[in-house]
Amino acid sequence: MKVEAKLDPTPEEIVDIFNRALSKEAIVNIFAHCRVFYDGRAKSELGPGDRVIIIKPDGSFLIHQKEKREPVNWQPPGSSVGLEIKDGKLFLKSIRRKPREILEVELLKVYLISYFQAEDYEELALTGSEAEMADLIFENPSLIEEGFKPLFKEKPIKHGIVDVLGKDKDGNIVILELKRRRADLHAVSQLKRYVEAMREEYENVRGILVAPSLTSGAKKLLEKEGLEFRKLEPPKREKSKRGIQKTLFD
Amino acid sequence: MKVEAKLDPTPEEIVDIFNRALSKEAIVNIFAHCRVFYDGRAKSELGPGDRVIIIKPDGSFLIHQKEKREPVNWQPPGSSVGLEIKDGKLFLKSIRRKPREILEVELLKVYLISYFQAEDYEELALTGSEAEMADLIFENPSLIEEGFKPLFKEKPIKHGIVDVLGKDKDGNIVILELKRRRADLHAVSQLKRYVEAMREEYENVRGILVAPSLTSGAKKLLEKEGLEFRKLEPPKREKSKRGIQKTLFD
DNA sequence: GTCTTCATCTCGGAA
DNA sequence: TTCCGAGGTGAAGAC
Repeated sequence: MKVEAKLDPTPEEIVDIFNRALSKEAIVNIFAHCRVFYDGRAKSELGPGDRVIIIKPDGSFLIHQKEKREPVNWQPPGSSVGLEIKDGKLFLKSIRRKPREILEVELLKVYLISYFQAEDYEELALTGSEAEMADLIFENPSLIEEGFKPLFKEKPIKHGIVDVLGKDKDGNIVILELKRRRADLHAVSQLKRYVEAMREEYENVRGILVAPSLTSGAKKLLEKEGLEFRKLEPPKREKSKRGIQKTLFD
Repeated sequence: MKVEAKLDPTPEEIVDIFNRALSKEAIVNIFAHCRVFYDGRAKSELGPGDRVIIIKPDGSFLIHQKEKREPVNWQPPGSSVGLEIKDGKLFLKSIRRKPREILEVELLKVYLISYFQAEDYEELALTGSEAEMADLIFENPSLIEEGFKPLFKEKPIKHGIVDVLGKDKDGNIVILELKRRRADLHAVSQLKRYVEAMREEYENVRGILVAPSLTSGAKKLLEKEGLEFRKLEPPKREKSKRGIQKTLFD
């Protein structure tokens, strides 16, 4: 069976279905009234309430409250899960090694337990990333300025990795820091770090922040530091499989 | 009914259960073979496969593949969801305004649809945060060094917000940048930005990075910039409700 | 609303 | 493994 679901299961049925789901490498889904304890990089406690629990075959463990995009508690891929009965109470326990982290869920009442033996061979095709901004600049360097020559992508230097390293028409070294969204103070600090590292070894180093826009604080700091800004939106290209195949037949 | 679940539902049942879930402000949970299209800050496409779909009453929309902690596609809280039939095909559509983003799921086959009218009045009590490191330092300033006097927490300065601002026993201004985990190049750049901003207005400004440890690159940059390091772990305090109440009766 | 920063960030890639 | 930086980052707090 690819999918199974049981409303108001008994403890025996919970154990039974849970084990069957594990053996099938299915995604487990539980609606429960529960308490949650976490200890690891930090430590937390969550009192009784209704939550949705998801356990994936790769060990990922998610506990969702009824609001927010983020799980209230979780365990990352690679964790090991088990279902235990202690003093007649049901506990889901997930353990991660390195760093050692423990997530424990006391199941006070299970409303629904289900599993889904999901088959999925597709990967997300996403466009509009920073990497595509870099590609775009290499294809059309004049988007930065006339005579700009991009030379390196993701170039490791003394204190970090430069997005794009090139030269301008006068032979000055130019460092580009790309941001796919509005650039902030952090982006300026990053660019400044690269420019200062390069200026230790070379003269005439320019730094350009390339982004769709700047925060007010970023603009102030950028100007004070003598760094530059070029407005550029991340491109949305045809990236889907269908799109790629289509062009093959054009 | 607080919970409802239907295996292999017909399109009519899907619409029916979905609408009932919405009216009850329940969490909707769907096991489906589906395709996903997203357009907004970026743009993506995901071919056919089995996924778990969660729609929360606050508008959060999650699509999970069988691996990873992160949803492959999503919509944040505040989005508006709808279920439509086009050309006999079922589509879940979620729209967000500001920024405008559209998430569309073509439901090719629904294995299970369920909802959970979750009641939850509890909030996570977490300890081991950066804020608690700051509290700890204010309670015991000698953790930084003998004679250190912390003066401000989260103090806005020219180009950013300093974690802790204080003075040392010689009257020098001291800027602390706190990190709850191993500090990296970014943390050093951040501290450097604050120190340089303060040095524009004051003399004798020291910068100290306070963290459990440093990356190799962070150590190199920190030393080159004449900044300092103090090892400090984020404290794990008693923060649970039960714990707090317990101390009230002690 | 904008801005700034933290996060049990997660994730991927490279050395 | 550690290090480094992106992310449709999300979320919180301040203004």
